[in-house]
Amino acid sequence: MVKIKKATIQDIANYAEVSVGTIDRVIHNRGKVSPVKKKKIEEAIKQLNFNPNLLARTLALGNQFSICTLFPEAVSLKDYWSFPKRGAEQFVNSYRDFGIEIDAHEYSLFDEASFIKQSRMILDKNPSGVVMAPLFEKESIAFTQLLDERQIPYVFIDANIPDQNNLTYIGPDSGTSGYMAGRLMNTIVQQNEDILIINIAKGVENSAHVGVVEKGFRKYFTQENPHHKRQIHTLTIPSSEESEITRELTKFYIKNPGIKGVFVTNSMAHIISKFHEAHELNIKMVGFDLIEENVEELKNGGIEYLISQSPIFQGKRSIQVLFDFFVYKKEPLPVEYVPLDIILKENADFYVNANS
Amino acid sequence: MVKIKKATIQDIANYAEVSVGTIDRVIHNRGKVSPVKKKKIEEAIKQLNFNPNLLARTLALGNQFSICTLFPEAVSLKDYWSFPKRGAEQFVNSYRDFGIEIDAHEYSLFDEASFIKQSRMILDKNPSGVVMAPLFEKESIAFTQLLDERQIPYVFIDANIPDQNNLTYIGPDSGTSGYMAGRLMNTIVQQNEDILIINIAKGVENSAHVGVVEKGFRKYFTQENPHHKRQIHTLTIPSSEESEITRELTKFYIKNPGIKGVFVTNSMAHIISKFHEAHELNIKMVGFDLIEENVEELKNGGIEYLISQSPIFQGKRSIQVLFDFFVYKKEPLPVEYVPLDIILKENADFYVNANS
DNA sequence: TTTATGTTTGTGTGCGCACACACTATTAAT
DNA sequence: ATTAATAGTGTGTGCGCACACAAACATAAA
Repeated sequence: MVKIKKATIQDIANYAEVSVGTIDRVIHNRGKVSPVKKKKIEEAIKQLNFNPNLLARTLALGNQFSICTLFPEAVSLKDYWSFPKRGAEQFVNSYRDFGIEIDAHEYSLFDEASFIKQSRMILDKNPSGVVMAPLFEKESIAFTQLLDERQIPYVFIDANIPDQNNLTYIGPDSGTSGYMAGRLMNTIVQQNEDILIINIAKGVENSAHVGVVEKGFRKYFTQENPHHKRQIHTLTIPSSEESEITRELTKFYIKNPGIKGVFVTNSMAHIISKFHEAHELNIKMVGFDLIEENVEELKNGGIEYLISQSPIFQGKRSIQVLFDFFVYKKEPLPVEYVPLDIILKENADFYVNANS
Repeated sequence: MVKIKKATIQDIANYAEVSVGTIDRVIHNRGKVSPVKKKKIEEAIKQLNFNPNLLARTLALGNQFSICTLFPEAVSLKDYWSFPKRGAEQFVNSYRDFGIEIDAHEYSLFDEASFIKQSRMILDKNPSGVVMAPLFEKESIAFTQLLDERQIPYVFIDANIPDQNNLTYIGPDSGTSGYMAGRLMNTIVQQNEDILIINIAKGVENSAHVGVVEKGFRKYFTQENPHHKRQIHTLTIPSSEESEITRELTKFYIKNPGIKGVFVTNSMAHIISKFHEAHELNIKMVGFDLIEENVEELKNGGIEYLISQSPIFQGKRSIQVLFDFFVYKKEPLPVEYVPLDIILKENADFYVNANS
């Protein structure tokens, strides 16, 4: 096979009849080059289709990029937030020799103070860039202001906050994900059967994201049938403790016995599903995220559909965007929506083992 | 931020009190090293957590890998096979400086001779590795035997042939994809309504793949309801010409007026969908692949579900596997199934623009 | 002892690039 | 006319590694 040798700066130098030093000046336009030679060199670069060898460049420069991540905590590999983390690590493993390293920070979804504490620690480390999941809006905005001051670029994943100076947002289109959940729900409950939306989180009022999801869900039903008579309830449970959830759920179902479908707006669907089984309730469910407990419920029929928002990809891509920004000076798009995967019993395994 | 400097061979040399040449001999075990020093060096490598810098190594070695692809032809960017091709190109673009290059070859799905011709051309080029979609089984096996003789590693994508010496298969689990199509079909047609499976391809008997898909589809219905009374027909059309398809379809529908659901086993669902519209037939459809024409039909309601088998990812991953095999000597798994994406009107756009 | 034959170890060069530095030609200021 | 400043150019070194080669040392044969 014919090997195509790529042109090097030396080739350019020969072609343009100058030395490599001058080539270097033109490439990095550090001035002091006569217009004649400059034109000649630019011509040569075009003619020989020169592209600097990134390996050699990286090796010569020897600079390092440190990126801090700030995600909700992932106690075990089963937790949702272990996936973005894994994605980020994947990228770094492939590009370690390019001088990237990440430093993972975690906060509790039920403790705003932990977010503040971790964000301070990140600032102390003065990283080259930051990737964060801004699930506490107020605290996140305070943090981004400090990052702006120090000119540290940052990327949002999983949830977006508008009007910030984030380099980009990488994550789901929240409205559409809710809408899609509505459509899927519609294939499994009958006309006029009642539906329940469940939010499990502290301080939902501090998160626009959850509201948008619910709105999308409701939109499907009104759009599909503007005069539908079915009831769509909402229940918010400000705790992830099973006892608390059980209490709230029991209370609600006694008051509203007609519920036939439940949509859970985060990855906690499995808890509700187990409650249904324990109480022999025949209620169909749609939930989010391909975590192990949810897959289990999917397989035993407690959950009908899961919507996955490419969590590994989000993590991987967020680091990649920063890398491209640092190395190639590439400006990303302000928003990059990720695929919303619909998961059934049948295709769950393909996603569990997939890396993208 | 504290920058962690990676250990270099020079560091190892200092630590073990030998020269870098000796380190080199140990790393590549090219022998002739006294046991004493060898142990000392291995100790040093462990202590300093040494990993060779891949950039420097690649730069120093300067070797090139050429990979030939052999896919069905993609006339335009809308064609299915433009996606794997694009995926392969994507990978090469990211890793060009590592010395990879690809040489794309295409054959016609309706002409076995073109496959043979292209495979000969590939052999003449003596590539480092080959990625192929072995859709003509007989001809593919003949080709792989020649590749085996020359010890050129090859990867299958999109369709698998068992008992070959391919490095790996990257593509869908055909049986499951059919089964999933069955399940989706079941959510859109009523009990006891008749269903039609359509194969559009020449020489289906020369492709085990299609048979497996159909079997999976049928399996869903017998498994769900062993004694169902609905009819599931199969229609094979050995041409992709619209006139031919129209004729066959008309003939069939006149004979079998009760059909309410159609499953197309390849990416040609859009053609059938247009036929239905033109003849005002209210028939629900499930098809494969997120090509532009299918998406159009999806959006106007002619197709209900599309199943996508990560075509870009297949292309990207196949090159990556060969790359890892050449550079890191990493042996891949014999089979790597890709995610089967379920596409609705709502999430189609996210996939169309996604790269994985 | 000398020479031949291994065995083990160190040195030098280049991969393609970035960057510090040295050098020459030109022009402006003294 | 001499010095000083400056625009324009070339050279040398190092990034971390692979590999060819030279050197040092040991041992066996003549």
